[in-house]
Amino acid sequence: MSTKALSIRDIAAKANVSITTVSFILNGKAVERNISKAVIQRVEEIVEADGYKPNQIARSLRTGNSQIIGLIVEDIANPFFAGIARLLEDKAYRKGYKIIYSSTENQAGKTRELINLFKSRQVDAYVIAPAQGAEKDIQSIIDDGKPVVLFDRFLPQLDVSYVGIDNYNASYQAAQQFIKEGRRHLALVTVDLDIQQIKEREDGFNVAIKDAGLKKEASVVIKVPFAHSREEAITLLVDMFKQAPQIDAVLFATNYLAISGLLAIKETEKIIKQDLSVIAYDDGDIFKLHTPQISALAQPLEDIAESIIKEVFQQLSDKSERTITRTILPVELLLR
Amino acid sequence: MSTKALSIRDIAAKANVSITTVSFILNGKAVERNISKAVIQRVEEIVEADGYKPNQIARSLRTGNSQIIGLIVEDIANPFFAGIARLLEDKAYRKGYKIIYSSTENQAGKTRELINLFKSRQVDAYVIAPAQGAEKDIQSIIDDGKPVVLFDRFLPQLDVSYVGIDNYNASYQAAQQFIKEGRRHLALVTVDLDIQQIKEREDGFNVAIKDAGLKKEASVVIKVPFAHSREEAITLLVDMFKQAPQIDAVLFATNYLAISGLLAIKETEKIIKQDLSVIAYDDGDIFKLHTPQISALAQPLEDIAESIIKEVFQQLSDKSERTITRTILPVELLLR
DNA sequence: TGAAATTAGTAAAACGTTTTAGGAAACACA
DNA sequence: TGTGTTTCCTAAAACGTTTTACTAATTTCA
Repeated sequence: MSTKALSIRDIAAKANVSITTVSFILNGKAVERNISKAVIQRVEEIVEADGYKPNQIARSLRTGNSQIIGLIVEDIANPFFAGIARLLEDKAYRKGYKIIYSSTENQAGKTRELINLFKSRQVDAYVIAPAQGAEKDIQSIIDDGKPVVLFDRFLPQLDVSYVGIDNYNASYQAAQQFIKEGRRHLALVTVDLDIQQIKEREDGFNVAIKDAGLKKEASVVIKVPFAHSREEAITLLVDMFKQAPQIDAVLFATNYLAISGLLAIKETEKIIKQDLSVIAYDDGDIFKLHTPQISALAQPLEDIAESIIKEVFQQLSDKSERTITRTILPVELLLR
Repeated sequence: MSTKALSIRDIAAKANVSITTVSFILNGKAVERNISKAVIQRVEEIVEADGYKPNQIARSLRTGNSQIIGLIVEDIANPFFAGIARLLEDKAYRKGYKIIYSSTENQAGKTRELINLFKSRQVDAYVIAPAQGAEKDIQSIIDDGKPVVLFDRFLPQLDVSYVGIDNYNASYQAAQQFIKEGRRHLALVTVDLDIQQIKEREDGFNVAIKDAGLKKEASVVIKVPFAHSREEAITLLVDMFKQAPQIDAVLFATNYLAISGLLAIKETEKIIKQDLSVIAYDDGDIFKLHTPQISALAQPLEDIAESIIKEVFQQLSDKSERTITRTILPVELLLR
């Protein structure tokens, strides 16, 4: 019960060498440090047989690295973030890194706390879908020289790498599609967050309408308060349909708004495809399974995760020069 | 750029006291150690003003605790696990703990690696939805005296705390419901994993059928291979409906099987509610939004998370005596 | 042959904390 | 006045690594 873990000291004693030697062997510096074949083999055998694993905490204290990547998102239970988390975890794991994550609920205060917490854990790199207002805290980790990659949401004030999608074009395409289908009274249901990404989603929508020569009054943009519960959102959207019955197409700017929206539509007499075209941001089983199926602007999860991890490891390996990259990935409009 | 973080030494120097004193103050042992009010205040002011945060790594090395809880699940992107993760994160955070997680893909080998990794990071407690075959590795952390709570899946060989749901009764209820609706040809779509929980789901189903006096041949149990892709699962299920067209009720034993199943049903002529009753394990928006809505056996996520965290902290505080608890929570059959 | 170079290893400091063991000064009391 | 006792604080060890700076023995080669 509770037997103390082996330390490098135990291995050294057993092999009759110094701990320095063991450390060199364990860290692949054996040849470089001219350790004899015999000693290398002896030590490796003991390590293997006893199942010795170096204490990462001690290693971190000494080296300053933790082999941990901090992931900060709005809500890990959101399928988009959960999906990204899973992909990142996988890719990071292959390089010997682990993920430690936290949800911010989009609060700058919580973000600050988390960053401090991660700092004190000597996290090696940060992947963040940032809340507005977290600029200073993020800047502080950049100043610490740690790799930082933002994704999903961009903070224009910061000189930092970013991986995102082409929100503007995605919305533009969606609106264009509505118009092609003969819809003339378009609605955008979005959230009242002051986030670049959300603004782009609105801009693309508006410009497409303008470019098509539609009257501005014909379209409507509804901003659902971020903090609203699902029920409140539904009520608000049902009201929208009541007050603007002419609406014949709706673009939902986030996956959770789409879900509230579809539930709201169920409460109206509107029949999707017949009375109403619908497109949702972020694809998911839920849209594929819906009757009728819902068209979606699918974010390329795999590409996003891959770009993030590539950038993280690029920065991790190239400590010297700090180059930043901005990766904007295309969104696919899945028509259903 | 890259200014070194403050250490307790810096604070001590600035306050003109020893680092011991600073440490005592920081750890709330000031009164107990008779530190004067004046010194306490001076130190606290400096700490506050300079924004000093103790290095958790050093603290961990010295104390052997990390304030980290390790979460090991099959797949963090599965909404059930993502939901639990989020709730645990929240509850742990309030007590100053963080979560570090990993997905096992239900492989014992990966589980072992992860446990070793977590060990070397001196994780304070483990929350695990275990894969079969991981018994030895889990036993080893129990032997280390670390708190361990299993959930979702139970390993009968281990003497360890567990939080789960009443799978047997849930399935029993579901089958009973089918029969009450006049269905006579029931199917259970489950997975070919050798997991206690999965077996219970099957047993409840079978016993309900027997208790109702239905002929055994009338019902069917399909086991979808775990490693199958979504597409393969769908093909398999479409085949099932072809070969056993008399089936008039289906219980899906996991949320992802239900999704495959619903997609499969779309490919047949079957009309849900009319030709076919459907119940799925694990509730989700997807079932609420489906047309028609799908009845579900809703796991009480909040209760599960609460029970897990309560047990973790109970064990964490009461290092001395190792008592184990088995919490079985009821499942709610949501009829839609 | 003797100096230089190479080989094979080690001792000890350092990372930033917590904690044990103790010490000096002030006070209490007989 | 001397002796406990209390108050306030500190020195130093320890946690388990990595890494720098060394040494002793052997080999090379002019």
